[in-house]
Order: sequence, then structure tokens, then C-alpha cells
Amino acid sequence: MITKRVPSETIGRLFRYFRSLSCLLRKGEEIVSSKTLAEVCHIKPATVRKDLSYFGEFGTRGVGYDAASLINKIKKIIKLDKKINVALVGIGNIGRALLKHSTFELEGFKIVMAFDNSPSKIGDTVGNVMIEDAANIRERIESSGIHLVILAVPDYATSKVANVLQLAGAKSILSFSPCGLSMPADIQVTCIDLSVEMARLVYNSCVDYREKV
Amino acid sequence: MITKRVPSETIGRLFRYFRSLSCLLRKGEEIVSSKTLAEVCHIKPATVRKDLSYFGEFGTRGVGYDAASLINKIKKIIKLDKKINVALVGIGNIGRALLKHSTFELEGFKIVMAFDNSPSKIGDTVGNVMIEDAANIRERIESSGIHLVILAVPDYATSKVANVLQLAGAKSILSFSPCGLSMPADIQVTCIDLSVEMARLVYNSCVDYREKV
DNA sequence: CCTACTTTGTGATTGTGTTCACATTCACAT
DNA sequence: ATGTGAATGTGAACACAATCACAAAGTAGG
Repeated sequence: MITKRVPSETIGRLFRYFRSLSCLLRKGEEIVSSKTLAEVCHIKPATVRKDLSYFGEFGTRGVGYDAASLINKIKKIIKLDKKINVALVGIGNIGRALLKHSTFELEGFKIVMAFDNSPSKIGDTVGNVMIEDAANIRERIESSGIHLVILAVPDYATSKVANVLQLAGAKSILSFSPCGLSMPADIQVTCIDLSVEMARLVYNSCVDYREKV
Repeated sequence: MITKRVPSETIGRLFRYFRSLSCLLRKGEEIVSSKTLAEVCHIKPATVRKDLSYFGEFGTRGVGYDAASLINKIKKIIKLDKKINVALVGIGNIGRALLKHSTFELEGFKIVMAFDNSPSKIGDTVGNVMIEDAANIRERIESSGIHLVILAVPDYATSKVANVLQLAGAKSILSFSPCGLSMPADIQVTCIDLSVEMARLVYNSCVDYREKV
């Protein structure tokens, strides 16, 4: 397959299509058009079609897409045909919330390992996962073959832990600290920065609307 | 001031500049160049300069930017010269984590009100905030003049609550449910969708690197 | 006051992602 | 068969954001 360059936003949308299609299918809609899917996802039909077209021709002209088979195609594309095992480092407020967050498992992700360095937490079990000593991160992650790690440690510890993760062979990191990570190019990093998001909302609510009127 | 169209990413970066500048200033760096700031933020100097240039000329050629005064300018621009009061709806795992998340307050945001509809939670105090009955959301938010609301309720309740928030006069919503919100254009909505982020990481860690080599 | 050096501010360029608009293809009725 | 209507798939156009590259404006030293 000659992979044209796929916009990175497209991948995120594919996941949302996957979610919406599952939902539509449960409601009994076996055939779905780009129009329907677009409405559910609040985007334009053309975007749906283009996103899918990067990976092949999955629809039938004049008809639409077969929901069940499209779901499978998308699962393959985004590598979610198998459950993804995830490790979590940092069992503070956010870490604990994520461990209890049952939705992940429904969507193909499973937190199978959790670490903290506080003796008072090590050994506890939160949401079916026992908290292990952070000192063992490298060894445990390396031997388990986990590629995706969620990082929810305090800011000052972030880059130190990130380095260990790199040594442990992690391929992707989802971090909740304001990104200060400089990782090699073969390691994917995404930062969730709530303050930044709120700052943008505040700014836009003062400015954006004015323009649209 | 003639406001050219400002990229929305720019606003997010301004907040990060604000953060980094505060840090540099504490370390005693009173004058900061676009190069320095760019290094700290892991972006290019030209981006820093262009971002700032949308709002005026804040630097001195041949020298750089005065950290203290630039911080103030940025604060004004992104409306963070005053603390922003925030309401939180939904005290589940994530909601509770956010209430305890002390960093917000350091960065200019303060959760001053929290709601849930579970009788077992109403009346509890988490992180200095008392949980109120969700039935009072509209009245309380309307009368308090809060514009920014964090939404951390289960998926099925999201759009119902969002409608109430709209009536209550909220201007911006930060939601943790997979976006199904269709709000009028004058209400800003940002969704944090962890599954989507993880799906992108998984995909990219399989594909992206191959191309870069 | 002039020269060498530094760093800003920005028009022009490049790059990336979204949207349009239409030819193509399929189902179905006649 | 053949025509009609519906929905896909996609090159081209557009919109937006990042980056370059250089003129302008400052400092410092003699």
C-alpha cells in the first residue's frame, strides 16, 4: 500500500468514527452514509469521505458504508483490533482517577500496570491494579512489552521519569505535565495541559464571538 | 488596536510563554530573548516573535524582551490579569481529581463552585469547595457571574447539563466527555478526549517514525 | 559618529489540513 | 436495457499556521 501522508487529525477522527459507528450499529443502522456519520460527529461529510479515502475505498457509491465492516476496517487501520495495554506512572489525584476510569477498557485500552514512588501507596490496589514501586519501572515495562505509558507525576519529576521510560522501550507517552519533554523523534509525546485549554477558552470567549457576528 | 486574525494555537503558546517567563524571572533572568524563550518551550524563535507581534512590539531590538513587563503584557492579552473563577460539574473520579489539583490556582484559575446530583456527595467538601446540588446549577452560576465551567459528568448526562449551562449564561465549557455538544457559536467548547489521544499515539508510534528515517 | 554585532519585527514562502464540486459508480424501477 | 437518483471518491482550490530570511533598530566599543 502506498501510504500518502495522512493528516494527524484524521487519525483522531477515525477513532471517533469508530465510536459513533458502534453506537449507530447498536441502534440498528447497518448502512451509514458519510452524511449521517458527519452529523453525529459534528463535522462535514466531505471530511469523513476524505479521511476514509486515505486508506482505501470502503463504501458503495449510491449507498453508503456498511457499518459493521467499516468498523473492522477502522480498527485495523488504527491498530485497535487488539486491546492496547497501558502503564500508568504517578498515582496522585489524576492517576487515581484514570485507574478508576472504566471507559478506557470499553474503548480498547487497558491500564495493566501502575507505579508510584510513595511507600504509602505501593502495594495498594486501585481499580484492580496493584501499585508497584517506581524503582522497578524500567525492568517491568521492558519485560512486559508495553509501548504506551500515561505520565501523571508532579512537574518536577516528569523529565526524569520520561528518561526512564525511554530506556524501558516505551514508544508513546501521554503526559499531564506542561510539556518540558525533549524526547528522541521515535518516541511520541502528547501533553494534556488543562491550564492552556482554559486560557484559550477564556480568550476566545472574549474575542472570537465578536468576529463571527 | 487593529487586531489581525490571531491563530488559535498562538493563544495557547502565549500561556506557555507566561509560565516559562515566570520561571525564568524567578531564576533571575530579567531580559529574555526569543531564542531563550523558544528553547525553554521547545519551539522556534521565529514562532515566539510572530506570536508576540500579533499584539504589539514588546521587545527591544538587539536586546530582547524585559521578562517582567512581557509577563504583564501577556497577562493582559489573555485576560489572566485577574484570577478566573471556574465552576465544576460532576464529582466523579476526574472531577474529584480536579478539585484537589492545586496547580490551577497557581496558574490563575480557581474552582469556586462544584456540583453533583448524587445525594451521597452533596454537602461534602473536597479541596475547600463544598459540593452543591446539581439542581441549583442554573441559579448559582447565573448569579455568580462565572463564565467558565468544567464538565466532568458521565457521557449520557453531558448534553443535558450543557443545555443548563447555556441557560445559566456560561460562555466556555471544558468537557471530558467525547464531544457530542452542539452549542451555539457564542459558547466555546473544548473537549479533552483521552481515548482519542491514545489512539493517535498508538497509530503514530507504528507509522510516523518510519517516514522520518 | 562610525562600525560591528545582536536581536526584533514582518512580508513572503512553504507546508498542512479542510472544503468544494463534480465525475464516477451503484441500486433500482420501468 | 436504460434512465434516474443517491452517495462515494478525489483533484483542485482555499484557508490557516509555521517558518524563513532580511530590513530595521537597537547596543557597545573605539
